[in-house]
Amino acid sequence: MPRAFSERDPVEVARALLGQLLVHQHRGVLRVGRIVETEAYVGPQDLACHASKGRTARTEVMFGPAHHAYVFLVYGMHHCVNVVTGHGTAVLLRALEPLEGLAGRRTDGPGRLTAALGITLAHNATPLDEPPLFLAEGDLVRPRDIRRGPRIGVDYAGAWARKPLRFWLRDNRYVSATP
DNA sequence: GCGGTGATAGAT
DNA sequence: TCTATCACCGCC
Repeated sequence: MPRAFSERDPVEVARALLGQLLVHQHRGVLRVGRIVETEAYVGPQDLACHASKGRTARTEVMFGPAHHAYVFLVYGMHHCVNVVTGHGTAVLLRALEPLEGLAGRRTDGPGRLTAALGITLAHNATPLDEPPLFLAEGDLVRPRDIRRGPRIGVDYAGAWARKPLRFWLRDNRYVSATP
């Protein structure tokens, strides 16, 4: 995918990423999943978005060029990967449909997704249009097959927690469980 | 439902 | 330096 893909409003990108492929190439091993669930984090004003802390060492990548990876560690053990859409915005990848190199691995949920593909903090700030970690063109998704609802795990964000910024493919078995 | 785990940000 | 907090997950 070209970098221009991610140089758009994060909500548009969150929808457009559904059906696209996330690929990780590591020491000759190829792992590929189809993106089936995303969440938009829409900028410094969004209290659920890490960029609401302003520009810090951690959030700086979100203010850099679009189409780069923002990877962070939560709860001391789980990595989460985002597609940076610039200006302090990003799209969290929450679930994949396994396509290649993922036999027997669960890819529903942001922590399981990164564990299955082998994504770590080493991938933070890397461009997503070249190996080892990149986005590739998948299939076209019909707008009617996209569902939306509140984001997961951000209850602390008040009214921002209730905004429908989570997107997923209707009836897809790999979408993570809804609380 | 509960707690592990370590990076981060802000306080001290 | 210390401490609270956390875009989760597996097991109870």
